[in-house]
Amino acid sequence: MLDPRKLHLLRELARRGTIAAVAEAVTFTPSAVSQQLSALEREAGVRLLERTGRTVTLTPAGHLLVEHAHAVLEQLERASAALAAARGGPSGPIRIGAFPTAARVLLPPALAELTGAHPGLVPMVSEIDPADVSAALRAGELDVALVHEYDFVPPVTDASIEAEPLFGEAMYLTDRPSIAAARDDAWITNKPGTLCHTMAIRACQAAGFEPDVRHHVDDFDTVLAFAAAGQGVAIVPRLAATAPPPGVTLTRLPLGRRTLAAFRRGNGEHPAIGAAVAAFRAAVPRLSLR
Amino acid sequence: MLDPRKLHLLRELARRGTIAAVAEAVTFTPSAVSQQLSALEREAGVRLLERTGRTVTLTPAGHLLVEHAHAVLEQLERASAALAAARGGPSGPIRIGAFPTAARVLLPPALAELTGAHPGLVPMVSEIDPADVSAALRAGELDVALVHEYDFVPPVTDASIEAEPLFGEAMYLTDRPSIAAARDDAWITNKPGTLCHTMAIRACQAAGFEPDVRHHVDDFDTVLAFAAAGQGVAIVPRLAATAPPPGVTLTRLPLGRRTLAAFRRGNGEHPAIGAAVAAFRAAVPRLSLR
DNA sequence: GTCGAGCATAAGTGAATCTTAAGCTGGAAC
DNA sequence: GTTCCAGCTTAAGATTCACTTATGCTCGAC
Repeated sequence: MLDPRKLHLLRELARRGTIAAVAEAVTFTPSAVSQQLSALEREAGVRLLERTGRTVTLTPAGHLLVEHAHAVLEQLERASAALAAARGGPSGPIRIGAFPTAARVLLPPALAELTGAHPGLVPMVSEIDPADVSAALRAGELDVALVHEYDFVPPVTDASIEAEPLFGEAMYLTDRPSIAAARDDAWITNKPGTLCHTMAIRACQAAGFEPDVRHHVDDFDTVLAFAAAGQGVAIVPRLAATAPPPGVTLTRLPLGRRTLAAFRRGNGEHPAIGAAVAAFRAAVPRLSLR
Repeated sequence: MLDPRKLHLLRELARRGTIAAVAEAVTFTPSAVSQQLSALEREAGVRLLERTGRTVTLTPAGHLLVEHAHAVLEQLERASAALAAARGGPSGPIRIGAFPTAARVLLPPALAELTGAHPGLVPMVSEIDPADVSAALRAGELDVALVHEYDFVPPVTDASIEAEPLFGEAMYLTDRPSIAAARDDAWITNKPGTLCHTMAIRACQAAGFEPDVRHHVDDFDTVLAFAAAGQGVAIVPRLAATAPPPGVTLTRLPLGRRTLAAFRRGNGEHPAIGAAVAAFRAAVPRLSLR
């Protein structure tokens, strides 16, 4: 019988590309991962990995097995969720990931709602950029995460992750009537590697120029303070712009972002996940989105 | 992560009812099964087994998990089948179960066809009564089996077994114009516990009487020889009655049976299974069914 | 009351799986 | 060309896990 643990390692290899990266993700040594994948290959009776020099790639059979690994692991996830439901109402620890703005605006009321409705639940929150969420979910470091996707940035598609939309919001530009009008300005963006940073670059490229990015700041309050101090322009989401500092004018852009709750596929029936998503949804109307 | 091996044990327990029977089926000691199921319960966090005296029954949560066990094991079966397909054409050993008549009439041409088309295949045949087939399939002792189902006998439904119809045939009665006319005769049936035996009893009950079963004989040629010797009447399928001995007249009954190829659900994509079923099907037209 | 079927627990053994340590390979830097 | 380093594998040892054997418990049958 095929071992789901080995299938999980193969799936991680398909996403991460190197055995060392897989080992790091599951906190094993590369040696252990290599041995397990070799054993999987032996049981499979087909070559799954192509060793070319100091790197490995998946063979067609390997890719085929990865698809089946998704299906197997999803069913196991469903079984675990069903057991959690059988244990009774939502209880126990639930690890929640959230991007900084959501952690500040959405989570406080949502967590109050959540623990109020289900005293047995112990939410544990980690700030995390949406770009890293699917890896953390798959690794089991998180159970559910708040992520967003932008118009210009293709959503991170991952066969093993499911996402449920919560709300959308518009984006705003500081002190200029349009992105094109900010062609020659200094720009303030989030740190490289974050989704927000990618979004800003792409939005400027769509307007026909490369932004002159001078500052990398993740906290939108700080971003707005920089803008107020005349240090540059920035694109901020509605939620981060509820109380702009004096002197900063905001122009609504024809650009939106959507916030979603993401979790491992098959885990949606988990009572704690369901309760968390319900609490997120309940907290949405309290946000000032217009 | 839930262990599919333990899920398999739980599923067997659901079907067999006692830990000892499960142990016997998987050739473990009862102790090992007990320990594994205890471990599964611990991981599940819910009671799965109800210990009442010296017997165990599944709790509702246990039954729930059995349903998920089916799904998980089916996906694993699919993955294995995909790997077998990736290994290339059908090859290696394939264990075939068949009821005696099929072994005699259908298998010779089917096996010739099969090994002719796929020289790498090594078919291994075991005679087995349809009533025992699903257990043998689930236990991995067989890969594919020829079974039949009768009009009066509800087919053995098993969520983990899939069956593909091959052909149907009529049943015949020896030396009497109808079953009702054989009310006071001695009867020859197959051995108790076989599907054919159950069918004969039910057919007589449907005609309003309990048969006076005097002989239990599995081989239909012997059955017909007994009938020719005036030792009783019997119901035989068309395939077993191609050359009735002199003195035996056969009357077609408004009663049929269907022959099917059964295999583990999810295993239908396995190239060897697919080739075997195709060979069975190819051999059907050579049978004298009317 | 005794026996036996059925399950659980304790203790021991062997296999599987991990880590540590060492070696191999190929690309990049110099 | 040489050196270095990233990445994978293999070997050897340690730990954990899963099974067997042995024993005890409980309940129902006789």
